[in-house]
Amino acid sequence: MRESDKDIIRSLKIFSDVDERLFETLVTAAYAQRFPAQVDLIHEGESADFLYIVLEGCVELFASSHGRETSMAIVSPVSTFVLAATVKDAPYLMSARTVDPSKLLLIPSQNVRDVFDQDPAFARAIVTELATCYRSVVKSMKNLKLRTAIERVGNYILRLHDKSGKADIVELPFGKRNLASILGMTPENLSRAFGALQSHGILMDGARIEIIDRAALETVSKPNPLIDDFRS
Amino acid sequence: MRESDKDIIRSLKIFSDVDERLFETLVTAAYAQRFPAQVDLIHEGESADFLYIVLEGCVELFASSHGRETSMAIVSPVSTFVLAATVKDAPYLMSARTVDPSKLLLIPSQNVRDVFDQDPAFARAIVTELATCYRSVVKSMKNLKLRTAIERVGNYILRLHDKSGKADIVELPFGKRNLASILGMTPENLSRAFGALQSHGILMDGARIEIIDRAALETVSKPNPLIDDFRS
DNA sequence: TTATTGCATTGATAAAAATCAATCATCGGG
DNA sequence: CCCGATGATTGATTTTTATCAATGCAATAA
Repeated sequence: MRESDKDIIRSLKIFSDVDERLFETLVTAAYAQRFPAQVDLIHEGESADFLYIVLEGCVELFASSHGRETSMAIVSPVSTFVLAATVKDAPYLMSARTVDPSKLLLIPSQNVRDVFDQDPAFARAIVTELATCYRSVVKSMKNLKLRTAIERVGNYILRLHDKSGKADIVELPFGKRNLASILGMTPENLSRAFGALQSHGILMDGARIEIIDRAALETVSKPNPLIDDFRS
Repeated sequence: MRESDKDIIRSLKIFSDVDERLFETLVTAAYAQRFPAQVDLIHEGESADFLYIVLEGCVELFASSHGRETSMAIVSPVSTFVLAATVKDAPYLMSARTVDPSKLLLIPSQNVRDVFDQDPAFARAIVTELATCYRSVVKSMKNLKLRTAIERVGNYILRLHDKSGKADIVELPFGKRNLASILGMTPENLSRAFGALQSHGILMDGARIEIIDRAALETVSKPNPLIDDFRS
């Protein structure tokens, strides 16, 4: 582990208040590694040997059953994944692969559990991170169960618009195939949804979306902070 | 708080290893209360003043948006709900109401957070419980995204069969209306799914289901431990 | 440049699920 | 005992979504 990496890790919210000595044990056991795009990292069912933290790039969490596959989430910096499996020492419920070239931090699960028990600040950081993950899945589930495909797409665009600081033009951060799966629909249907939304305040141009009339987009999407707000 | 209640609470896994003095502060601040069936307990968007623990009965977690409503989960003894909101001191993402007459323990969120910071055993218990909740939502989401309506119903029956110790006849633990919403379909569709499954190893009789040919039911349901296993 | 490849789009069709409407139980109260 | 309410079922229909098939389009490598 390079010193520069160590400093970056130390500055992460999850480690910032950890006792110096315990931080050393974590960092010594951990390693930061770069991966190309589209590399399989873990497979559901495997035992949770490591906790992962995305430092750069982004990672897709997905799941399969009897030949079907679906994206569950895209993890971007700086967030963890497979934290629950690490905490419980249980098998992963999701597989993971890089979307873009990525830099990840891998910490052996046993060390995470050890330091959790010894350092209240770390325990607090871990439980907060896990609570954030939980709430994020709950929101995804509400999104899926309470909304139609078009509403999901509309709200996704609204969120992009918010994150961009209400720029006139926003860009999809990853391919439409992935996005469709995240939003619980087929690529064909996503395409049609984008098409349909063009009469409701947007203009599509490949991966770029011009927001022409946000109010119209909101009317059709019915945004709800208890589903869409990426804070809280 | 009655002494008998206190003993019951002390025996819960979440409290069993907590320091005696801190347990006292938690229990003093908490109160156990009985509620009739179909009583609203909390509403999404409210601030998380209490952590809830279901001691008896059962509670439905549900969510709404623009006039639609869906069940997210049924919580039965002994489990918590709204733990993530408590940890983060954030608004509830789900509403809750009793299904059956229920006995609940309410602990002020502030006390939960305080004791979390002071007692590693409690911290460990809380994070494990939260990890269990997280994994449970992930499994629900996989269930929804990877399976058809009939498969979801089939696997639900298989799980009931497992929990009953493979009894010949299993009984639905709550109304079909609730079940339909949990499984992400309309009551009408649930009815038809039950009907369709009768040619695949089951026999319906109101809320009772006779399991005639489990293998046939499995063939059509394609169970998957990483979705259905209620342990892990 | 031109193939090649992978993704995105579009149209036609099929399947799945929701909705609407009516009927049928079941259960508790008068 | 019947009555009314609630929930479940069934059938007909519409809507939504997925699937299948064909085409287009852009990036890449020969």
